[in-house]
Order: sequence, then C-alpha cells, then structure tokens
Amino acid sequence: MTDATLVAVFAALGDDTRWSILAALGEGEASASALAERLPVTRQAIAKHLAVLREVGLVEPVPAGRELRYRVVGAELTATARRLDAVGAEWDRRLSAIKRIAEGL
Amino acid sequence: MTDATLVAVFAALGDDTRWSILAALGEGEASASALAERLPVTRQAIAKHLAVLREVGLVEPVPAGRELRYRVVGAELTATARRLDAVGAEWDRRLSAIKRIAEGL
DNA sequence: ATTCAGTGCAACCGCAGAGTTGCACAATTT
DNA sequence: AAATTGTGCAACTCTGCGGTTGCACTGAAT
Repeated sequence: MTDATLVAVFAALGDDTRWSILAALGEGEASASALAERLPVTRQAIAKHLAVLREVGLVEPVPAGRELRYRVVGAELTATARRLDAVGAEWDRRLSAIKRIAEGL
Repeated sequence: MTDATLVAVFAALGDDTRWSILAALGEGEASASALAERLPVTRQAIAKHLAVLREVGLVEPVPAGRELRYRVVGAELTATARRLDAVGAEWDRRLSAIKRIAEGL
C-alpha cells in the first residue's frame, strides 16, 4: 500500500454516512439494497459509498446468489492504524530531539 | 474525544495538502508564512488548513515572538490509531463469530 | 408470460471546501 | 518616518462530492 492510498483511506473514513455503512456491515454482510432499508439514504447513494470503500480495501464484495453482499475488512483498519501510529511516533521522536537540541542538552 | 470528532480527524487527514503541512511540521515548528514558502500554495490556504488541523487537535499553535508557529501533535495521531485499531479488531471478532455460527461450529 | 426484487449506469442539483486575490492592521527593521 | 514582514478577515471562483431521480437490464418468483 502506498502513501497516496493512505490518504485515500482517511478520506474514505472522513464521512459519517460511510461510517454508518461500516457499522452496519460490522454486524454482518449486507447488500446495498439491504443497507438502504436501514439507513436514511438511497440505494444508489449507498452503492457509491460502497464503491469508495471498496477502492481503498475497507470493504469486500461477496457474491451471494443473485445479490451482491459486502463484508467489512477489519484487517485493513488495523493495518491503517499501525501505519498511523508509526507516523505519530516518528514525529514525536523527531520533535523531542529538536527540542533537546534547542535546549542545549 | 467523541465519535463525531473521530470522523473529523479522518476528514482532516484525508487531504494531500494537509499531509504535506504535517510532514513539514514534522521536521520542526513553522509559521504559516514559512510553510507557504516551502509548499506550492498560498499562505492563506495554509492558514485555513492549519485551522482545520488545529480544531481536531492534530496541530498546536506556539506563539514565538510576533509570529505564530505551529507544532504537530503526534500524540493525537497515536491516540487515533489506537481507537481505529480497536474498531477494526471488534469488527473482525464479531464477523468471525457470525461466520462460525453460519458454519454450524 | 409477467411481475417483482436487485443491480448498474447516467444525468442532474446543491453545497461544502480548497484555493485565490485583495485589503487592512500590527510589529519590526532601516 | 518609511518600508518590510507576518497575520487576519472577507469575497470570489471552481471543482468535487454526497445525494437524488430516472431508466434499462437481469435473475427469480407467480
């Protein structure tokens, strides 16, 4: 996964409706139509969101008969979390080093 | 920190320019004007981004004489990472439980 | 054969936001 | 006193995107 897609993942996670979808999928696979019944948005809107989530790997299509269900990929979230943590730790490390130098220690 | 602000943090992280700013700040504190010299955007644009980052706690203003520098808050990133990881783990746990039940185990 | 979900594609609307220019103001320098 | 530098605020443009409606297609059910 590249840095460019990291930003894309965050952009995907920066929308309330998509979090609602992810939360709903967290209770089990569901199709776009099924999600549209639970959420206050159109099926087409949900389909678009699912496409976005799919492109960044947060969600996975699961063909079930004639309908297309989606499953949330928790592993992608944990992977993103690890990378985020690494960046934060690195910045803290570098900045505290700068601070020490500035203080002449 | 609430769930609503979690989404806001991700929205803030879902922009390339803001990552450029964060990366630049990762090498040391800097003012909006200083950042504008390194990045291909106007000072005003940077000021707006800094305001966004500040509202979600990813960045901190540091008055330095007459100019206003900003410092990246790595701790906020690591905190966000932890929460993200927790959500991912929970979803994986619940979904694998559902899967076991569906398989009749 | 026909109705009935479920999906996909396309066009359109409205708004938020990323970026710009322009101006006004305070502190610093010369 | 004048020029310089850093900041803040306001208005404007324009693209992106969340959401909608509408239509066409396919597989299942009656």
